[in-house]
Amino acid sequence: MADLTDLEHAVLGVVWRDGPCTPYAIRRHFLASPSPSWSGSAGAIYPAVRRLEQQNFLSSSRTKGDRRGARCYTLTAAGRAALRAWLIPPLPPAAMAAQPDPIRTRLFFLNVLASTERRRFFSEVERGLVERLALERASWEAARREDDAIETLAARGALLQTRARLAWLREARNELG
Amino acid sequence: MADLTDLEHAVLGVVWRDGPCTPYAIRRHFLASPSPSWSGSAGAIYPAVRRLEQQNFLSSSRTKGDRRGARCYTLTAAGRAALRAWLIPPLPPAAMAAQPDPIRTRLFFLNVLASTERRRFFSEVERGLVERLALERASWEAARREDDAIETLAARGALLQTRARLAWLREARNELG
DNA sequence: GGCCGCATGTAACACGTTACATGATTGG
DNA sequence: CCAATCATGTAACGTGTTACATGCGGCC
Repeated sequence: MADLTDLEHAVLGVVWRDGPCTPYAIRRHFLASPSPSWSGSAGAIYPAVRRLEQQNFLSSSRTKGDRRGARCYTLTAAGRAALRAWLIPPLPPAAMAAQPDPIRTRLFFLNVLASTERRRFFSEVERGLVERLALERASWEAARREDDAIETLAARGALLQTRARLAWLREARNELG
Repeated sequence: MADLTDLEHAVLGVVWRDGPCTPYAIRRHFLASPSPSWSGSAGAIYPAVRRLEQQNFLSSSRTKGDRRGARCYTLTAAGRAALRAWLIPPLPPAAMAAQPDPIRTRLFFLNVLASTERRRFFSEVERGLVERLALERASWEAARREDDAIETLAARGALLQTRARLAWLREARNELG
């Protein structure tokens, strides 16, 4: 009855959305995600699915006509309840708090670099973020064209995050540059 | 000669900044951080410090007059080089990419909730983020008053991130609400 | 029939977390 | 002087990662 991780909850969510499905179908969802929180590695998904079945959040039946005995997973009532509980506020404080940012982490120690190098740091990272921004804008617009409301919003979230990081980086450059 | 983690690099950074110091002094830095990427748990710091010493990025000497034989750690030339290499572009792609966001992750599955519950989700999460924003603005201003340029910028980064999340959440509410 | 990609796993590993153990120091 | 806190670790654990192994199916 241990608490589920976000990955496990997301697996429940995928099974909820894509109906009864095989572990690989779940994997593909993570593998295809344009803003991935997880790699979707087999070593994460298959064990997660098994844990969820053991805790009765998923139930499985053999896929008919599959010699390998591949299993098809369905969300149980308990699984649905767990998924809902994950979504219903209050969210855990860690979910609300500012998330770690590798660039911010680095900034703490930027003074190890000489001022020339620091300037280079700012311009290179800025360049990288601008590039990212373009990619994210593209995948946002792609999702929009496909009328996928959820995917559009997710992409939009990533886009706004990157935009904020870029704005922040520029402030930092003006401050320290 | 394995690649160092971000935590290990940050440890090098702390030793660089705070001069020769004990593991506990390093720990305190992480424990006190207002926007923590790591808990600063002993079980993370002490092993990291040992690994860094074994790889010759840190060197230690006994603290004089300490009966426990507590060790004082100094950055070696190799350690300084590793720290610089971590900071000098190009940064790894994962550092530039959009970072995971637990709220965004949840949004993917928001349709499990009925529309009343969805509205409640948006208003509660919005309330939470507004609260966070106030906290972060406060700690930003505190850092500013103390004239700590780096801490100010870090706090500013967290602030802008939360602001972006909030703006995004409101867009999402208008879209799905 | 042979090859290649799909699908289903498993194994070893790394790293950070919580919880625990223990000695030193300090405050009341 | 006793308790609480500081300081230094260690142990067990969970979870996700990469890399590997293997069997099936379709294609040429």
